[in-house]
Amino acid sequence: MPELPEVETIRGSLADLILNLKIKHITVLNPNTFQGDFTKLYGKTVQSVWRRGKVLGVSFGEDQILLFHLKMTGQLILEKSQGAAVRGGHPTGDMENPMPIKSTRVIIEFESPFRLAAGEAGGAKLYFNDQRKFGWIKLVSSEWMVGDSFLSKMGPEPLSSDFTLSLFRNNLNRHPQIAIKAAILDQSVVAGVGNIYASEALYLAGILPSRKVKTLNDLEIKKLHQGIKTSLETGLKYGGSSRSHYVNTDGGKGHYLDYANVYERDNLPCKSCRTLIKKIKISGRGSYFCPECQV
DNA sequence: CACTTGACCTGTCCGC
DNA sequence: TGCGGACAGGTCAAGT
Repeated sequence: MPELPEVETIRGSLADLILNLKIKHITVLNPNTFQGDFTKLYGKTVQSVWRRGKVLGVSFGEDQILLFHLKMTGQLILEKSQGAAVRGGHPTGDMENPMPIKSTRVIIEFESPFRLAAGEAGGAKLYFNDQRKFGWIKLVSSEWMVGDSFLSKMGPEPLSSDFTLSLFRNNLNRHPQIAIKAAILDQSVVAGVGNIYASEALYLAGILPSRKVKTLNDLEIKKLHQGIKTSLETGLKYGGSSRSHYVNTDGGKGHYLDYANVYERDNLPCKSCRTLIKKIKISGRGSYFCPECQV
């Protein structure tokens, strides 16, 4: 999925546009994508749009919260004008193709159109597209949120003050025997880091992704703590990364991968030392590193 | 208990 | 071209 910077980019643009709008109708094209009775949301007003890790939350009054997880290929695309095409948004690059498309799983329609920038006609529909159907939307209560939910077990937000060095160290030490790359992908260690930013953060910290957690010294953990923050902040700055599917709510792509140091750069020279970047598999996921700069 | 692998889906790309 | 296999931003459940 989109990782933290991608979800945060979506959250930012969505919040401006759907705040205080009322839900008119929801169409569920793929039943497994939506968990809960969506008709309960009809007539309800959007009160806030927030993010926790890679999960996007939309809160309504009266204890209703809608959670979105985009997993690998999920997209949230705003309609630009009534019944017409949005700019972009099609995973194959067909910019003229109107929504819904083949991979559209859920359509959320609001009672009034989005307030877009001057000169742009806003539609009232939000499209949840997801080619691989791993993503989901679920309707939960605030009681569920504080209970035994996965959200309550999630680690600290890496770009907040909660993400202290000592908390990071303590969370890492719960899994001393696993590869450090796998550890920072664990959402209970730190929230929102995915496969792209994990590789990038380890590069910035100069640490091989295959190292076992217990072999890291205090300085290395400190560098990694900083590397996670820096890679995510850089991702946010460039509107996220688009490997193939990620697009923002306008259907536009993120440009972080143009600036990435190692991700999907195997057999290309390291930007620092010109050694060729290598790719290996760690717990089933592609991992990229510079064999010279990372030890 | 700690850790790793397979499964969930669909589509694309690469080698033969 | 066609076909099979590997692979893809994530996370669980089931396996070792």
